Amino acid sequence: MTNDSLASLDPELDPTVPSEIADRIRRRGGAATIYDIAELAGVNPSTVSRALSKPGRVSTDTEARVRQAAQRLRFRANPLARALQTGRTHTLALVVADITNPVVFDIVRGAEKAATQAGYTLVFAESQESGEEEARAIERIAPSVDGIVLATTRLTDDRITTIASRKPLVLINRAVAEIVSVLPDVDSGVSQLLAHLIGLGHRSIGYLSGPETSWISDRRFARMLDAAEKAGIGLVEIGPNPPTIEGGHSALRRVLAARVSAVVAFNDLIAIGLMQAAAAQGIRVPDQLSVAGFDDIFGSELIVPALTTVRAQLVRAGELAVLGLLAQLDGDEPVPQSPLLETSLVVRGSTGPVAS
Amino acid sequence: MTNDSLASLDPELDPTVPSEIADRIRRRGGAATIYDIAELAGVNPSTVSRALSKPGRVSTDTEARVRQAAQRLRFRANPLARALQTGRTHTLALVVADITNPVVFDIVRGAEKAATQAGYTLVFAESQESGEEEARAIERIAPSVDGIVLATTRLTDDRITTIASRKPLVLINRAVAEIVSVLPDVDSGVSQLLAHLIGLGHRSIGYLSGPETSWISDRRFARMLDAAEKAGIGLVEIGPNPPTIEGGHSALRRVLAARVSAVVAFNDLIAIGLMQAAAAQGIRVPDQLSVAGFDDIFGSELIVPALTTVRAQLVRAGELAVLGLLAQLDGDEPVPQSPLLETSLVVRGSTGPVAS
DNA sequence: CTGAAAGCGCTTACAG
DNA sequence: CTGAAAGCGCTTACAG
Repeated sequence: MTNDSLASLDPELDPTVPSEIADRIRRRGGAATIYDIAELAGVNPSTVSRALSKPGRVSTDTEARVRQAAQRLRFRANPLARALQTGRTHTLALVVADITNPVVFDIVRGAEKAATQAGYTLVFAESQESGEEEARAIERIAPSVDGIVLATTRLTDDRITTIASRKPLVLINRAVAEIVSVLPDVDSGVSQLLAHLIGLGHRSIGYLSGPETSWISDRRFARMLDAAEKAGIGLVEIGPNPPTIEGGHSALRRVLAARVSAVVAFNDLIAIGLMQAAAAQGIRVPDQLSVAGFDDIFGSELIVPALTTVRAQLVRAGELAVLGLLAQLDGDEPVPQSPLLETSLVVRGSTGPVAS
Repeated sequence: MTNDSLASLDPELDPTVPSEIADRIRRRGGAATIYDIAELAGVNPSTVSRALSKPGRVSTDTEARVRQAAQRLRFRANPLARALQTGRTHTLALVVADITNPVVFDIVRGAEKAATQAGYTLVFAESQESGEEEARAIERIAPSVDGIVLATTRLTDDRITTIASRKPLVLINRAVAEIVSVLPDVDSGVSQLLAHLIGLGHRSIGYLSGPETSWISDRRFARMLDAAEKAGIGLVEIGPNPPTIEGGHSALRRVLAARVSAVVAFNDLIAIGLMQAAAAQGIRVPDQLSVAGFDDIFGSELIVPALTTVRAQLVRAGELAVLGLLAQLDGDEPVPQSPLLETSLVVRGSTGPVAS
């Protein structure tokens, strides 16, 4: 297998191939077709096609001859021709809002791994946090993929439903009726986080929300509201904020004005930005202000103090999304809705006892 | 334009379309073909093709009728059919060693932007730092792309040359004879870095090299050697090391044994790992050991002390690589070799005066 | 089990 | 300027 894949990077053809066939292949730019194989093996092209892609639908003898000929010609089936005929491209699209968002990396990684493992290729598009861009990207990519994962979509429910009516679709961190999605169990992490803060004596907490179009930001706030009500403590939403370090920078004034002793940010980037802005003003974290985030991105344990955060299983989310797509594509049995992915609190130095 | 792209997410057809055509389209799964348009506009399919893709090769009147019909049917040309015929997929591949390496993000971002702007789609593959995996990924993807960017390749020169003989290819951070590549001007940044360290009194410096197969790691060391010889100071290579935080962790013992007062790591990840390991052992940076890296990744200014590093123009590198590919594809005039991208020193807290 | 034919949805010489 | 035909490289009923 390894040998095979290496060999085929080699441009030289087997010298025993009849020069008539070899010339024709060379003229075409080096790629052999099933017709070349058919000629070399003395069978019909349709037989070549069957031998190569329908194991067992052809006599073992014929199959062996065809395979050998294919190998001598370093044949690789043209995926475009196959796709045109079958309607299957063996390509999946992953659409994200912002490639530079660390949350996205892990999702990409998980998705890429699952796709490759299944013999699928991953196509990539970025929407730059814009619903319009996202619609355009999907429009452009949809015809050449078998399915789509929307990882951090900014589209409306309606648009999403429409897309799903035409292509297999899986959402990450977003729920829309009737559509398969991979979701975190927000509740587990949020409960732990609130219990942690309350245990430290905090009675008034701010939530720095994410973009208005972020479904998951709303979920996080909703769960916090539940927990805050139950515990009888104060909670105030401050936002919306861009889900970036800059978003955190510009939130500081409103945080201070809100007179909260602890802040939970929609994501780690906002939390990190807030901590930087606080440090620049000489505000000590956690002594004067406790800060926590979501996601546990690279960087959260590098900053000082290290960031307390709710970790989600992002690589796993990327994997499950792709598996959900593949299930829809194979699609005999109904596609199981993915289980909620546990989230968990990671306590570090950015949260501490409320100042007395 | 915007309106157009949004509208086509809408599944409903223009109700004035003859039901015969509408039914046929619906049966086929919603996608109209040039035959549907031809029928609706009363022309030959070949005329539809020309009107839509060869502006000016058709009378303005016909073109208008065809375009209108296409719009009524929400026509999108099937990219697979077009690609099969023309040999052009309008897709480019980006192959990277490790998606979780922050250096890669910026390259991806630049490449994606340039590709999208030119109407190309970016396909993505990861080699997991393995030459075998990389060869396999290229093998799998090559037939369906117009060109390939190798961003952090682990292949040998021979293999690269072979691939280039079959597909337009651009390298990032790697030079191979006759092949277009986007390279940093290592010298500018390294000179600044060495001058900086020497100015701080360091006379004995360690270089934590990257993977053996990393061309750019060798370049960096070579330039440091030049500068060290000229300045008459000591320089010792310590490595190879995996280009990761863990790589930095496990390098500490050898760094201490080498008795150097300053260490330059192949990349920021190794540098950060080294700093973490040093901190864990109570070694103070920069008082007891100065540390510097390359790349200026996200995280380098978050760690304490913040990391002194040589910054490269990675987004730009991704862009230029794609532009280089497009130039080869349009290819009348010879493809200009990209200019070297300036690198520059970013001084932060991790480097300081040598302990006296 | 295998061959001959048609077709996937485009593009592009070739005529007229 | 436009039509009719062939072809890109596969797959897949349909016969035999």
